[in-house]
Amino acid sequence: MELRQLQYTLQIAKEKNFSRAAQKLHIAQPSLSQQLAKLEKEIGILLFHRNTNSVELTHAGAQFIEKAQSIMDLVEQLKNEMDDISQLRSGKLIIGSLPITGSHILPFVLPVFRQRYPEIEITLVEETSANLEQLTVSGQTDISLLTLPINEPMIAFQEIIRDEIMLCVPPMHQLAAMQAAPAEVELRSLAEQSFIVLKKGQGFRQITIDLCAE
Amino acid sequence: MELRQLQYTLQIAKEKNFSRAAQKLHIAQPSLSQQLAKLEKEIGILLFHRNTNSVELTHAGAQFIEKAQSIMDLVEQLKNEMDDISQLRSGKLIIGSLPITGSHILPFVLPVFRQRYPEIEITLVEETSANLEQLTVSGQTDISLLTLPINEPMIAFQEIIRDEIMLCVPPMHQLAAMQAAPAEVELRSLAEQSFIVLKKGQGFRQITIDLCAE
DNA sequence: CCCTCTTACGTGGCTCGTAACAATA
DNA sequence: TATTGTTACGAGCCACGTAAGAGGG
Repeated sequence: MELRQLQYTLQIAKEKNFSRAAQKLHIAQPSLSQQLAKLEKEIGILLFHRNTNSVELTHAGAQFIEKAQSIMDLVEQLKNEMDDISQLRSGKLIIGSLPITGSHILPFVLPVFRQRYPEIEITLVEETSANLEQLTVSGQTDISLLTLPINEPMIAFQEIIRDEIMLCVPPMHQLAAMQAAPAEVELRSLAEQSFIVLKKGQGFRQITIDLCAE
Repeated sequence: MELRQLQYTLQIAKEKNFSRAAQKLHIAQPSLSQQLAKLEKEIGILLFHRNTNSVELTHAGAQFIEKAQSIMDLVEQLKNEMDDISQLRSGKLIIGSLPITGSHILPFVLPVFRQRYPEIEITLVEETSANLEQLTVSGQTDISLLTLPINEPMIAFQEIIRDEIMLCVPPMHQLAAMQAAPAEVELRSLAEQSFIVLKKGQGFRQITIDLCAE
């Protein structure tokens, strides 16, 4: 039993006439007869009474087209669904991000995206840079927003924004005097200072350490 | 899109392994790859992520098999239904009968039939012999129980019972005396009697008239 | 005689299998 | 090297079209 045969049978039932049904289906009329005959042989029962000038559903035929129609409807739904997904009108996107990015950048981006693709379901995963790299490589996130540098060679990346790193000190600090005339601070001049750094696995910690290693 | 492809896809999703799925489907593994590739090309989206040692559904694939399963289930139902009908386990039977047959013969037959084929729906049409002939020829009844002779040449028939025709008279009637020693009555001796005959179109009227025509 | 569906038969396309290949553990 | 999925290619089957047949008004 093939979908083609269901479709043909439905068309015959609709037209009650093989020739017209064949025209609608864009096939030759004998081919239609053949396919129906084959189907009837397969299921072992006549679907239509054919008299010279009338084509009528048998009882079995009436039962048949009822289910056949449901099947064809479902197939149609399935095709449309796949179409939506393949044209990115619906789907699922898993975005990995740093907690800070998640709260500073995504709130501006996601609403726009949602409006444009309302059928796409978005899942947000917040992790450290190091973990995000692993999640992205293993496919557990579709894309991730993280900080350079990236160690994992499998990852393709593109720079989005470049940020200045600022040095902050309390008002009493010896460097606070510079605030009146801001200028670049020689890293070397901070060599003796103590810093609070981020936890291991967070990108900014590495950046900080790399900078100070000089 | 073909039912075969749905079935193949479902099997792959079940096994998460092309080779095993191909075995279950009794086809060669490359044929399975081919069909899936063809399907994916048709709908324009990948249904499975294939890594060297894992086969996993994509989001689209998961949506796909859900509907595909419903479709295959419906197809299975359809087949079973047709099977039932073709094996006469279910269906519809329109029986034509004379009112008298309907009340004397069918009450003995139908209960037995119903028990044997509970899924067959029976419709009873009571009509005169002449009308039943027409209904049967035009297919409005599947079979009819009526009285011979049958005028319509298209009808195939089989004799079921043969009945004696009795002559009844009131107690005072001149022929009532014969009741003591019943014997055949010469039709000729009734020539002068008057009869009440049935309406036109009823078989027994014709029989009576034919007999008396001699 | 025209219109209907069926039967007969040859052709092209499609699914299948075998074989060779590629990738990974 | 064993096991996985993919690519290549030839063979048989099947749906199709054309042509001829058959049954009814």
